Amino acid sequence: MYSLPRGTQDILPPDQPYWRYVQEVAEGLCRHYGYQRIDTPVFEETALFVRTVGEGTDIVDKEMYTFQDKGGANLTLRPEGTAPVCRAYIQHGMHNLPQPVKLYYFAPIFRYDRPQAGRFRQHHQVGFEAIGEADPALDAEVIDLAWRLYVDLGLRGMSLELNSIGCPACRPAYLESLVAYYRPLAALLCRDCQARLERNPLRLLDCKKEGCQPYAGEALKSSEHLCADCREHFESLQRRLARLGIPFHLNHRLVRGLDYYTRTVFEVQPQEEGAQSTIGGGGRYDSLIEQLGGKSTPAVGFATGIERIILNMKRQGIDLPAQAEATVFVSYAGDVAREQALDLVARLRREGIPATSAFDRKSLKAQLRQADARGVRFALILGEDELRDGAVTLREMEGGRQERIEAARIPEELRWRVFGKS
RNA sequence: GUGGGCGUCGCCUAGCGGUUAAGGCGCCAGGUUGUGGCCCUGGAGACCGAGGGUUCGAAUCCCUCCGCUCACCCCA
Repeated sequence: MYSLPRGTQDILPPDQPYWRYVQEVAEGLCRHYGYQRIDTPVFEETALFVRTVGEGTDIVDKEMYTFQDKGGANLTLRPEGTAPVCRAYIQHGMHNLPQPVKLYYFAPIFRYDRPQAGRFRQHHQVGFEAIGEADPALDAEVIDLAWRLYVDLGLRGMSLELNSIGCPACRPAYLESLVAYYRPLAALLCRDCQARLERNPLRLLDCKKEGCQPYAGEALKSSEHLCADCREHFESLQRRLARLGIPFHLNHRLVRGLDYYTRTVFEVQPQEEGAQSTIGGGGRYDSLIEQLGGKSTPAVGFATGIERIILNMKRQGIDLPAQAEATVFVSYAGDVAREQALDLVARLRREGIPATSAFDRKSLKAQLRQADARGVRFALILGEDELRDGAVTLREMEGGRQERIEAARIPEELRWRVFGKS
């Protein structure tokens, strides 16, 4: 027997309403905010991710599904959504469109990780990117959209963590002083942090190890070592968020796991206990497009994990809007009636009325049992009596009232009953 | 990559050295002639994760592997 690959999951019918709901709400909101849908391939050239996400990040170093195709091309299953969108922006000359170009996507994401609660090797993100505008009001818009998404989905207790990690003008100096601060402490740090000190000092700040925490807490804050432009940007963003009424926590230890971020970084975290502390995250990436060979173009974006959204919705007991299926079950008694019943099902479907039937030569009892199990509201019964009279019996399952209806009037009668209109 | 927990019908669970491996849910069928839900009866469905061992005898004890799961790491 085969079972699905580790870290993947089947989304079975009972769970589909959650997915549909999240996608509907997200899609509606994105459009409401003026974002347009984009879909990019499931795999891209490996270099696209290595160059943007960054060597030294976990994603690139150990989590990518990389392979060679039969032509020798080096490809990687998309481990994140932003780089492909930027690639598409450049490739299709979107800088000729009115700026900023605002795009959203739903995409499967692949990372070779050990699976655990809320973490998979294939998961799905809804994300949005606004490319071609540096104004902090755009950062605020993206954050507003992200925040609104959780609110509209009914999630409660979310917290918005916000930080600025500076730009190429001010970050190097900050990193230098950060390293200078940490260097004397090196012997006291965990192994990972000792490596971070050399490879990616910013990440020293979000080490979760108890031994390292105090140092991170005391460390210099990037947001206090910003250049004038970055400081103004950050302050302006905070003012904008305040005007939007979006509550945020300044978190100077927030850095993100991808190298391309500049200035604004943010994460949304659920209050609930559990290992997965992030439900969505994003930030500004003003150097990314240029790094990919486009002309210098500022941008900001956000992505959130659909599985984690659904996980939190379930934890919080959020009910979905009921979606009753209006299906009519056509049952029959006898072989002649069976032929007629199957014809009737086809006719109803053509008339726009959802209809099903049993397929086998089942007893009427078995058919009605099936109708009941499927939770249909109406059953039609077609037997010799009905055939003789050119009619069918319409049975309302709840309550069990039934009446004869002239065959010719069936569609209109059902339309009226099922959909409440004629 | 590192730890902890767990693997018995589709799902949940009992059995913990000798049972035809049990029960509940679900599924299928029947309970008079063409009628669901409740109830009753019957049926299908498990070589007890896999492979080794110990033993007269193993789902039950031991070992190895595999899988799932939670946590670390990292992230969505």
